[in-house]
Amino acid sequence: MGAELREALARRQEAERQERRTRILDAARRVFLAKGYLGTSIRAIALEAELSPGLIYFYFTGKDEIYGRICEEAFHINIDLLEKASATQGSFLERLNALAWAYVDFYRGYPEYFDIISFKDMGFKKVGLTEELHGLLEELSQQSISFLKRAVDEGMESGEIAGTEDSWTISYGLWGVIEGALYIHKRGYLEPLGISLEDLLKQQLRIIESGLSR
Amino acid sequence: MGAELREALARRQEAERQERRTRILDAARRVFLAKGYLGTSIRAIALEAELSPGLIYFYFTGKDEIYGRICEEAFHINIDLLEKASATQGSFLERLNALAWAYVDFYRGYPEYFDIISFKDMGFKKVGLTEELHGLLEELSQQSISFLKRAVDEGMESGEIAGTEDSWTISYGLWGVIEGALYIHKRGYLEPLGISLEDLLKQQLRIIESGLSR
Amino acid sequence: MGAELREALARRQEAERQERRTRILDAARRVFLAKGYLGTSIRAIALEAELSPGLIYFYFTGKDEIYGRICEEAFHINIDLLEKASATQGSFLERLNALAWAYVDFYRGYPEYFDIISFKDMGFKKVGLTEELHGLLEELSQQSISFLKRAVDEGMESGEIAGTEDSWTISYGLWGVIEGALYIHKRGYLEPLGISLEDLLKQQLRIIESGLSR
Amino acid sequence: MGAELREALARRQEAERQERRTRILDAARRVFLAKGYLGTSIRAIALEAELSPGLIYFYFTGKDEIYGRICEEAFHINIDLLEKASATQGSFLERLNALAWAYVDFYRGYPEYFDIISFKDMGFKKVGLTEELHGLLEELSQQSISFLKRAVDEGMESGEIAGTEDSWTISYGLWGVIEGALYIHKRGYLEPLGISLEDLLKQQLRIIESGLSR
DNA sequence: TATGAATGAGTTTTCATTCAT
DNA sequence: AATGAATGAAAACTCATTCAT
Repeated sequence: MGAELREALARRQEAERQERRTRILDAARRVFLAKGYLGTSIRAIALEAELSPGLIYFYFTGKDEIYGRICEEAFHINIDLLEKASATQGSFLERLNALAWAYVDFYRGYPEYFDIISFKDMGFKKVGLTEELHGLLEELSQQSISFLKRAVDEGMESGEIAGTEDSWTISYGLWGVIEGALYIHKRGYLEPLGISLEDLLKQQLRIIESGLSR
Repeated sequence: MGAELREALARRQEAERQERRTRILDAARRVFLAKGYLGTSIRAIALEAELSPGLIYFYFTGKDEIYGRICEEAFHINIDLLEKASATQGSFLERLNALAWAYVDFYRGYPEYFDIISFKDMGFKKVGLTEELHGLLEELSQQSISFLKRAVDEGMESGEIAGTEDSWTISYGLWGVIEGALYIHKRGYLEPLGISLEDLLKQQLRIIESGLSR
Repeated sequence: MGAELREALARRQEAERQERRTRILDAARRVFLAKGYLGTSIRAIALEAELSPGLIYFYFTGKDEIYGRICEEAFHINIDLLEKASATQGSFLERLNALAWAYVDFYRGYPEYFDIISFKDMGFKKVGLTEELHGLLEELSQQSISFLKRAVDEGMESGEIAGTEDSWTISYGLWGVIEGALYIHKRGYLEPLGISLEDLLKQQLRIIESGLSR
Repeated sequence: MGAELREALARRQEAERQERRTRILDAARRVFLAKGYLGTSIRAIALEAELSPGLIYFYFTGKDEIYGRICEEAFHINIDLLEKASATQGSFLERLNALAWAYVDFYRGYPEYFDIISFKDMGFKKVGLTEELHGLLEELSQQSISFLKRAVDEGMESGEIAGTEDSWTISYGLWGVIEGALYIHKRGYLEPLGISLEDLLKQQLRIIESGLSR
């Protein structure tokens, strides 16, 4: 039947199109993460992907879209990791630990993606992203924190968290402690002192533990 | 007297030269902050300063020097504030508080400079800074932390800090908590929730307090 | 067959690429000759070649490469002509004549190239050539003289050249006489007097002839 | 008397004006000869002369006029030297020798001026000199040769020069030999061979001697 | 689809020249 | 007379994007 054939063909074409997009994104990710947004040229991406510069515009509207997609990827991976950690059963502190270490896994496993996410608030507008995309990333950013928020809410209900503070304040406070540790590590000051990120974060979690339970 | 006149003239000219330099630096700071290092063109700075691009080279050797001066300024202001806070007498916790709030003052009073300092560690080579400039900033960055380190060392000596951890680990941990709070605030999530930076930081310091003294 | 077609296409594209390069070099040669190295802008070359300035960087790495290629061409043509003349059999004087007239052929046939070669030694570093390029030209320059040197050496061995001078001194002396005549002609003083370059050079060769054989 | 005073004042002012012009020309000469026409900026000249760039335009119409004056200087010095040598009494060969060595003196004593004169035909139009100035330099250039021409004419009259050639041809031929030797030396090929310019030129003159007298 | 040549606007920087002081 | 700040046009070069093939 002609219709079936056409459909199969269309499917294959769509699949090939996706393959191409992926190929370009893979190349772009490598280059963007190595050279930054402004330091990356379309030609460099094309070279890395082993195809012609012109073709990239067949699959993407331009540099910005590609960069946007990569940002999305970064958030999605981050969210996936946190989501899995969020499924952990146990006390509040166990759940906090799970989330913290999941974030460390992201930081360790996808350092360039971590940079992109951190960059977000410094670099986005600078980078000329569309309002639209920026909105999406904002949303994804909110999702990241939501996992911790849920844990905190439940910890307060169960009385594990003694404080009378707002659960948002506590959530963001905890998040800040975790991110703070990662930033400190990122700057590379710990290494020459023989302190590992794990050492630092363990200490921070211990302080939080005694701080929260008083 | 001719000599006096000439001197007065020279003084005025020098003053005007400084004014111009300041005018350019002011414009440059705004643009760098809005667009990032690579995203900022000399033309844009000139436009912002309302003078011709060529003139900028009359006052500075180039983009790098301008950016360098701004970075230096940022660090020096930061260091000055911390240094003053560092002179506070009292218990370790009082000194920690003084330093934390001094950093908040910097964050609040010089938001653009704060960004530049943070940027330093995110932007890296991607941002295209000179090795030389990066080295200088690294050094100034080390100075910032040294004030807290000193307080921690003395707090450990006096027994105010109970822990057996390395004083570096503690110092960086505390710094991370403070910076983490600022980053959280910076992202703008607190505002719609009606939480102030001060609220958040007070909570963090309280947690630390009970955490450290156990 | 697709393969054949693709090959043919590739060949044509390569040919077109070469054509473009040639087109640019032709334009560049004209402009360089008219305005000198520093006086020539990429824009001017592009204008002469009737294409956009940016495109030139698609075919060449920059002004230096273009100038380098043109210099190389000049020397290679010069060397080719001298080499052919150098194959002449006969007495030393016959060989000297062959080389001298070959140089005149070069001067007449490729006046622009002659200028570039002469320029080399006048323009020097003032002209802003790369060390690398200057070295290459130096080498090629040495090759030019080597043909005459060989003839002189053989002329001294066979006793045709009576003098006891160093063969280098004689070679350079002869070369100087030939070039001197060309420079005189170049300045355009001969024309209004109704003297041709050929007249002048013939006279010079005659003087040399009687001078050498004494 | 007011008139006298005014005159004296005017004289002094004129003298001071000349002094300034000289000061600027001295500075300009140093810079032009070191860096070439296009490589020299008015600022560089002003710096060398230790006065402000703007002032230069008070004494000269622009860069071109300054360069033109320096070219004139070059020719005048050259002509002076040749003129003096031209006063030599003696045989034609003695007079030829005197002129040749005077030219060598110029080449040795004012190497940068020599460059400017040689450059003339390669570089002038390229350099954007006025028609007017170019004409003047052309004239001065003619004067240079005229000294040799006079000697040749007299040498032919007296029978010292045997040839039946046109005296212009002979004059230019001789001039070409001398200049040819200087160019060869200029290129720096002689030095590594241990041959001096004097050696080369002596050889050339000897060849001419026997060539002319046959 | 895919290529890669082509363009035009952009980048940093330099500099002759003018002009208010 | 003298200064030096200011300008505008130029330089070399880069690059996102388009387009004929």
